[in-house]
Amino acid sequence: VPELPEVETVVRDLRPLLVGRRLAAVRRGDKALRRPWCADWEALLRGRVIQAVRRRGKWIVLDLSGDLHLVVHLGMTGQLIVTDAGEPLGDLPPRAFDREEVAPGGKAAARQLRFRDVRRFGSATLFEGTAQLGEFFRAAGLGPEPFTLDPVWWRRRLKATRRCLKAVLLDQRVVAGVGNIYADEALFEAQMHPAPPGNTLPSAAANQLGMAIVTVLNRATRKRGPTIRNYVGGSGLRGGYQEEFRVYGRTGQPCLRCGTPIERLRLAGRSTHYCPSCQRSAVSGQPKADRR
DNA sequence: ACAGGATCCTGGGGGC
DNA sequence: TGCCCCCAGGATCCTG
Repeated sequence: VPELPEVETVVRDLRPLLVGRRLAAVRRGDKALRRPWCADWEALLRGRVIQAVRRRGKWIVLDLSGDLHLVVHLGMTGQLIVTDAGEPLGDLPPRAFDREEVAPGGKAAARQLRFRDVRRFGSATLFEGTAQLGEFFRAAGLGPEPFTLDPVWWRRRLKATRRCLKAVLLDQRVVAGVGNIYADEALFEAQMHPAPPGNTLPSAAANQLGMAIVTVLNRATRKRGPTIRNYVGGSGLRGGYQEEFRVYGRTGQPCLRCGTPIERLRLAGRSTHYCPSCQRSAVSGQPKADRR
């Protein structure tokens, strides 16, 4: 479930492997993407130099020579992996999939960049020109990065909606990069119940929630790095993965703060995990004692 | 306009 | 052991 921290880690790992490399060859996998790249992407990609690898929300952007931009969304199960050239897909954990494949890396590197997406929720799109790229994000209404979230904007967006806090956090137009996991984690961090409407949140609490988002994302990005590195290398996203979460996926288990069993409910069509004791209302209780 | 729901897709987990 | 059912999720489209 790649959200901002996972995507950021993938980007950081890919950057030194890809920047400056030329796409010597491009190959497509057997199964088509649900959302196609573009008509003649193979011809367009071939020979391009990867100039930058960056992230915008949950989107990965590969800036290529000639003002070409490859935008990848990992969806749920998407992976961008660099492997040795010629390594059969079947050898790659966690399992063999012959999905889409774009193979850059020049002969010297003898490496390949592969995009695999088991459940095909991901996408890869090619944009010609910065303007076209910008238009894509603008049309999607993609909101600001959490780290540069303007408090005034944030409070205003909360004030303007009757949707529950969980739904607001998931809305990429309000803030980009938060998914189901970190929405729950941020609400726990802020000690707020996920159900109250945004417009019931006092300004001070709104600020608190905004900071909680950043705290949670930063913590995850720091801690997940080593785990994800293995993941990128192709050894799977398991082990130590679950332990990072305070509430997500911990239904029935004791709250790490107070011991009350974590509960689960359904909000905005998503399963939502929270501590019924620590997260009673939108107005958080006492500031959480800083643990380390 | 806004909010909520359905949709896509397929491996994995739970239940029997 | 095996099979079936349903669940998980991000973005997008549809409905009320």
